[in-house]
Amino acid sequence: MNRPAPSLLKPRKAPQQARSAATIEAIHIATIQVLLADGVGRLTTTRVAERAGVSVGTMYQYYPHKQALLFALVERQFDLIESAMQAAAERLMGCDLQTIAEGLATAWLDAKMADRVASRAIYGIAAEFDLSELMSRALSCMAEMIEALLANAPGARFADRASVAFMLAALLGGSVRVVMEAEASEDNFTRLRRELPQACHAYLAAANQRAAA
Amino acid sequence: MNRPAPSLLKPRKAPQQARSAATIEAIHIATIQVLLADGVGRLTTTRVAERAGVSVGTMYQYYPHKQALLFALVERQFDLIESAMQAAAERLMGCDLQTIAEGLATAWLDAKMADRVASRAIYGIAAEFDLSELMSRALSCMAEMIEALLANAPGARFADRASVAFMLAALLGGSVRVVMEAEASEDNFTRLRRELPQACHAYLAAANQRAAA
DNA sequence: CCAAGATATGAACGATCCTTCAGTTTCGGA
DNA sequence: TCCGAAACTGAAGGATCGTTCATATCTTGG
Repeated sequence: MNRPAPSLLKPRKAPQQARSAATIEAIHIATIQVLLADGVGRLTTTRVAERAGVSVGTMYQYYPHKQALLFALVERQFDLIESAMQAAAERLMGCDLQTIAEGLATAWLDAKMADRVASRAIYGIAAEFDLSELMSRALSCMAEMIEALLANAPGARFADRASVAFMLAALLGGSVRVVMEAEASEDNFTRLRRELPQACHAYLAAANQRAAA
Repeated sequence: MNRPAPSLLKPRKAPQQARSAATIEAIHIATIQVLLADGVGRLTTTRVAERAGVSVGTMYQYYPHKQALLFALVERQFDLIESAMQAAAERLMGCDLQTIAEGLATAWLDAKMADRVASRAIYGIAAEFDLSELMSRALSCMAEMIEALLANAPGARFADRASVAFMLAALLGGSVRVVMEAEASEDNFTRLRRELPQACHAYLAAANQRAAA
C-alpha cells in the first residue's frame, strides 16, 4: 500500500504561543468531526479548516501535508489507549487469571469507549496510508503485555503462553472494533460489556487447564 | 458518513457476449490488485482500467460510477462468505456445543482465508462509503445463524442465547479481521487457526454452564 | 510603545481525477 | 456474407483538491 516515509509525517513546528495551541486543538476536533460526518473520502483540507474556523494556510504551518495531520491523530489516540492499558497491566500484575481476564476486558472497553467518537473516526483513516505496520506493532505490544501478566499469574501453566496472549489480544481488539464499526447500538455495547470479560476468562481458564493435563 | 442512494450503486447492464464477461472479471481482478498495491486513496478509474487492459470508457458501460464498482466487489465477497457460513450452519445443526464452536471457527477461517487477498483489499473500501449499515447487517445475520444453532444444540440451556450468539459473532469476525489487517504473518495465522476454535468452545461452554447454575 | 518574530489569511496554481460521448471495432445471427 | 447490436476506445470537459506564498494581523520582550 502507500508507504509514506515516516520522517515526512512529523508535524512542522510546535506551537509557542497560547493561541496556536488552541488552533491546533480546533483543527484536531474539526478533523474528527469531518471524518465522522463525511468519511475519509470527503475529508478535505479546506473542509477541515472551514470547520475549525481557521484558514487553510494555518493548517500548513503545523503539518507539511494532510497525511501528517491524520497520522498525528492516529498516533495520539494510539498513545492514549496504550498508556491506559499499561496502567491496567500494572494494576493486574500478579493477580489470578480471572481478575486478569476481566480486568483487561473492562480496561479495554473503557479506553475505547472513553471517546468512541474519536476511535470510530480513526478506524476510517486506515485506508489513507498503510497502517498495517502500526496495527502489527499495536497487536504485538498488547500481546507482550498480556504475556507478562500471564507469566506472573499464580497457578498459570500455559503450554504456549505467547500464543494464548496473542489470541487474547486479537479477541479483545477485534470484537470491540467490529461492534464499534457497525451502527452504534447501545444494546450491542451493553452486551459486549457483559459478555466480553466472561469470554476472556473462559478462554484463559480453558487454555490453562489444557496445559495442565 | 457518505450515504449514497443504494439504487444508484447497481451495475449499469449485464454482459451479453462472452468477451464482456471476461472484461468485467478483468476489471474486478484489477481493482483488487490496485487496491492492494496502492490503497483506496490511489484507486483511480484510469489506473484500474490500465491494469485491466481495457479503456476507461469500458468500465463505465457496466458501472455508472466508481462507487458502484467498489460496491459490487464488497457485495460479491459478502455473499460468498455468507453462503459459506450458511452451508457450515446446515452441517452443524443439531450438533453439540464443541462441534458447533469449532466448526464455526474453522468455517469462518476457511472462508476468509480462501482469498485473503480479496478480503484484505476489501477491508480498505470501508472508507469510501458508509459500510456501517452493511456491517450491522452482517453481524446480526451471523448472530441469528449462530443463535439458531445454539437453540438446537443438545444440552444447551443459555440464559441469554441472543447475547451469547452476538458475542460469538463479534469474536469470530473481529479477531480474524485484526490479524488480517496487520502485516501478513504466517505465524499469526497458524496461531489463530489453533486457538480460535478453542476460544469459541471455551466461551460457549462457560456461558452454558453459567446458565445451568 | 515599538520592533521582530509568531501566527493567520485566502486567492491562485498545478495536478489529478471522474465522467462523457462521438467514433471505431468486434461479434453473432440471418 | 452482411448488417445491426454489442463492446470498446481515449481524448476532452468540468470539477475538486492539495499546496504555496505574498500579505496582513497579532503577541511579546525590551
